[in-house]
Amino acid sequence: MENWDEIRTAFQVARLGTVSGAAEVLGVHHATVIRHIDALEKRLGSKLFQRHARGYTPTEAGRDLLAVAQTTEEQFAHLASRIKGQGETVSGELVVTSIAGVADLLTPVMVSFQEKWPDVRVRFLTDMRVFRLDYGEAHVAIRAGAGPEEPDNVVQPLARIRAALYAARSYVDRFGRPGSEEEFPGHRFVCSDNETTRAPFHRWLRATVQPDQIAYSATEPAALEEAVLAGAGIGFMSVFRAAGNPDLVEVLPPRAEWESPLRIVTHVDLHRTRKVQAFLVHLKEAAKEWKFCG
Amino acid sequence: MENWDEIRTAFQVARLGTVSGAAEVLGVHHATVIRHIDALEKRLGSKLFQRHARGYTPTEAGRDLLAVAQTTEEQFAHLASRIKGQGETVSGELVVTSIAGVADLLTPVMVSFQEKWPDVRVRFLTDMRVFRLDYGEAHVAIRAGAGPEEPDNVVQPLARIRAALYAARSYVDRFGRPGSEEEFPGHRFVCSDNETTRAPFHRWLRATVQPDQIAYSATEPAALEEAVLAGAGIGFMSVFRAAGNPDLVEVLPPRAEWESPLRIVTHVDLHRTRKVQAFLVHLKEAAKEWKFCG
DNA sequence: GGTTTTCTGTGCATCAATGCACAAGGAGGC
DNA sequence: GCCTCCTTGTGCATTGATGCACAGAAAACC
Repeated sequence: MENWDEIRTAFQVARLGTVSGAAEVLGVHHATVIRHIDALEKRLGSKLFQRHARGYTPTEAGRDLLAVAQTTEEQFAHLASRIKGQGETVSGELVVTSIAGVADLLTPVMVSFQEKWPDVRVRFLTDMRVFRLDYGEAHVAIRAGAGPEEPDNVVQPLARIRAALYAARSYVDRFGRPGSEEEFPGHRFVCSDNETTRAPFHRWLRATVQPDQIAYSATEPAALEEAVLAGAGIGFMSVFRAAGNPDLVEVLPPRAEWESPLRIVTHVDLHRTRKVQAFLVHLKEAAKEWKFCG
Repeated sequence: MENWDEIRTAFQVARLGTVSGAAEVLGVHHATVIRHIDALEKRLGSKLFQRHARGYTPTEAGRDLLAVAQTTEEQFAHLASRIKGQGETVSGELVVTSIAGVADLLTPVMVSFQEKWPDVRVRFLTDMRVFRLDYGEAHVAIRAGAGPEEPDNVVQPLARIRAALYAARSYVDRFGRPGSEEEFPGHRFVCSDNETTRAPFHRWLRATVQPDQIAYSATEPAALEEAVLAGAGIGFMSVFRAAGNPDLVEVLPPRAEWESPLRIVTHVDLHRTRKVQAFLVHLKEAAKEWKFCG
């Protein structure tokens, strides 16, 4: 049953009873309609219509086709209105991805977004691998640093994550708290194991302290935070994660050079939709309220 | 939502994930597939797919289309198999039409046909107006006499209905029973009111008796039979209707010149189908068993 | 890292589907 | 009974869709 257009033509003929009427509705010449019917009947091997001077009367097979195509047309009409509408409505899925480090910053934003637009189902994906927007894996990605500029992606700055040097209270009790960089010698530090990390504070730390002062390193950011909290050494944490934790002591206050920019990345095709725009507005509005951000 | 073929193309792309794969399945060039998708998206005003080097990933709208078109394809496949099969199977409706006069001759034939092919729903239509086969009003028509030869209709002789002159016993008791045509003067007759009737016995009667001898006339054949039974006069009846009726007395035995031929008429398009052929075979077989027919 | 494969995308030539004009035939109205 | 309108049906010209060839890019594989 290839060639769905011929079925649509036959449907209109069965519905209206005449070739001429179907041709007018379909916006084609009546000769085209006749040829479609002839081709369809030839392929099916049985007559769909009784031809006579007043028009075409559907046979039993033609009435069967009429019923099936009727529902098909309705289904397609509903589909079209759904698709046409969904670019302009805020509903359906919204897939957001980000690095795990800012998950607790974003979660309340997305919860309130979902409350504001109840028709939206929010999916928040965090994973080690970078989700690819051009594969349609997510509508919006929250990325850190100045990553590669891919074409077809529109990038907007969101906020600057402020970071500071912290130590666990247990560490301070054992080794003291250096008041400034001059007092770093003899202290132990926690740093990313990835030499090519783009995080500016980790690059600063590697450049500032001796390699043997890095007592603990890990690839996973969450593991680094755990290490600092466990007293393994002095390490960087984002201010918003450290704030309000009584077990942490601030060693050095945040500096502008340690800040890492947070970018919003969307695919150009999806960027224009109302759903994505609504989320971007909501996200930027929420980011203004973020404390601990530059 | 015009152009169902483009929906079918988009369906295959959504199903397979690549333009090339869809093109192969559809048996067209991949450029055609791309153009179909582009046209469909442009008309819908929103993207159905995310394009990338590995293929096309359906968006939410594309997945919606996939689901709708999936069921459509299945529906069309079922439709096609039904239509292809129904020309070769004996099932569905069988619409038979005839003059009312032979209804009680045909009814047992059609009942046994329905018992032989339980999937067939028989519709037996009798009406004053002649049903038109070329309008698809019936599959098979049983007609009397040598009616107009319409093109596209295949005509086959079925049987010859024998007719004889009868009178009600009540009539004979009052007026006697003429032994031959010579004794007709003084008797009363029942005849069709239609001067142009094609029934040969009515033409014979009008030519044989005086006009004022026709005491009762009617257009409806059934009314004529009722009149004869009620004793209004001597009249023609088909042998099969009169037989076994103790209230009727045969006035003159059947003659060949009074016989009217019964024809089977079918439309040429439907004549070839197994369903109609099966009925024709069944009908002719039953007609062989008909007594009282020439 | 280089090579191969696979996929998309586009300009150009071709072909088939479409539109047009006209014929024929039946139905309905005056 | 004649005329008119509406319908189907077909040969021919045209246009629009299709196929082809090639480019380019990304992924996979050795």
